[in-house]
Amino acid sequence: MALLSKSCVYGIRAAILMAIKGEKEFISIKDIAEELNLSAHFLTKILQLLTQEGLLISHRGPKGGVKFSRPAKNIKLIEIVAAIDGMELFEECALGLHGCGTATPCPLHEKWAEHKIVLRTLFETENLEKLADNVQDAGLRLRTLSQLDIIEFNNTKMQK
Amino acid sequence: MALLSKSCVYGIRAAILMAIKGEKEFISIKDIAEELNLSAHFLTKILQLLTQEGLLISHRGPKGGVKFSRPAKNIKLIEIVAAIDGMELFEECALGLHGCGTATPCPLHEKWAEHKIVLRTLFETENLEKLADNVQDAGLRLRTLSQLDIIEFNNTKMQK
DNA sequence: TTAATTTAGGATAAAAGAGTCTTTAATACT
DNA sequence: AGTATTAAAGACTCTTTTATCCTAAATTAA
Repeated sequence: MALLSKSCVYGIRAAILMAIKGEKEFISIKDIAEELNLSAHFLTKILQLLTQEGLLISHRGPKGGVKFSRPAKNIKLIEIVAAIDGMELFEECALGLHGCGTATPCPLHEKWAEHKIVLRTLFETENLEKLADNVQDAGLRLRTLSQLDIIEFNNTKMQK
Repeated sequence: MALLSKSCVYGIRAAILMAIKGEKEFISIKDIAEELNLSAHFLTKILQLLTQEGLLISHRGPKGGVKFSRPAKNIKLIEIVAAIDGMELFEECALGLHGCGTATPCPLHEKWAEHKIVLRTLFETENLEKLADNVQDAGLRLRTLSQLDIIEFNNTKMQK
C-alpha cells in the first residue's frame, strides 16, 4: 500500500508543475499531462476535483486551461490531498475502526493519534510555492517515465 | 485513502486477538473470524500470508488452527504489515517516483524521508504482546460491527 | 477405516480504482 | 458565422482489491 492514491500523486505532481510554470495564465491540461507523461484525459478528471474544490479555476476554449484560484504560496499540500483522497489518512483510526477515540480506543489509538498530528503537520506546512522552489533550486524530479530514470538507474548500477 | 489495506487491518486485529487468547494452543480461524465479525474464508486467506511468511504455524484437522511461531512479544507490528501490504509505505517515495533518493529527489523527498523513519519506528516498536495488553488493560476495542459502536454512537450524540 | 474438522487453494463474483474514449459545452480567433 | 481549441461529463474497459464459495488435503477421534 502506498501512502497516497495514484490519482493523488498525479494531482500533486501537476499542481507543483503548475506552480513552477507561473500563476498568471491558464495552462492547458494537455500540456501538463505531456510534461508529466500522464494520460491527459485522466489528469483532466483529477484536476476537475481540484476545480470543484475551488483550488483551481478552469477556462474552456482556446487559451483555456487551469490556474490556481489563489497564490501557490497559500495552497497547502494537504488541500490537494483532501480534495482527491479525502482526509481519512489524517483523521481515521489506523485499524479502520470507525468511531475509535479516547472513549473507546483501539489498541493502537494513542500512538497513532499522536503520530497523525505529525503527519498532518507535514502536509499542512508544505505549500505549492515551496515545493515548486525545491524543484527549481535543485533540479529535482517530477517525472517517472523519463530519461532521468534511465540515467539514474544506470548510475546506480555503476556505483555498485 | 487509508494508511493500511483492509486485509492488513483484518490481519492485525486477528493477530492481536490471538495474542490475547494465548500462545500455547492452536486457535481456529473460524473462531477468530466470528469474534471479529469477519468472513472466515477471507481471514483464512489473509492469515495464510502470515503463515507463508513464517509468522504463524498452521495445523489442519480437528484441534487445528493457527498459532504464533514465536512469542507475541517478539513479533513486531511492522512484520504483520510487511507480510500483507508490503514495505512500500515505509520505503517508497510519497509521490510514487520510483528511484527517488538523495541523488534525484522529488520535491517532497527530504521531508518524507525524515518522516518515514518516524512512521517506521512506530510500527517497529509496537509488538503484539504490547498491543494485546492494551486491549486487556483498558477494555479497548477490536471490533467494528458490534454493540460497542452503537453504544458509543449514542453517547457521542448525547454529549453534543 | 470412517466421519468430522480445519487449513490450503482455486474459481468466481462484486466493488473500487485506474485509465481510455467519445460527445458536449464553452470560448477565442478568423 | 464558422472553425479550432479546450475543459466537462459520461460511457466504457481493465486491473486490483475485497469477498464468497467449493473442493482438496491433512489430521484427529471414534
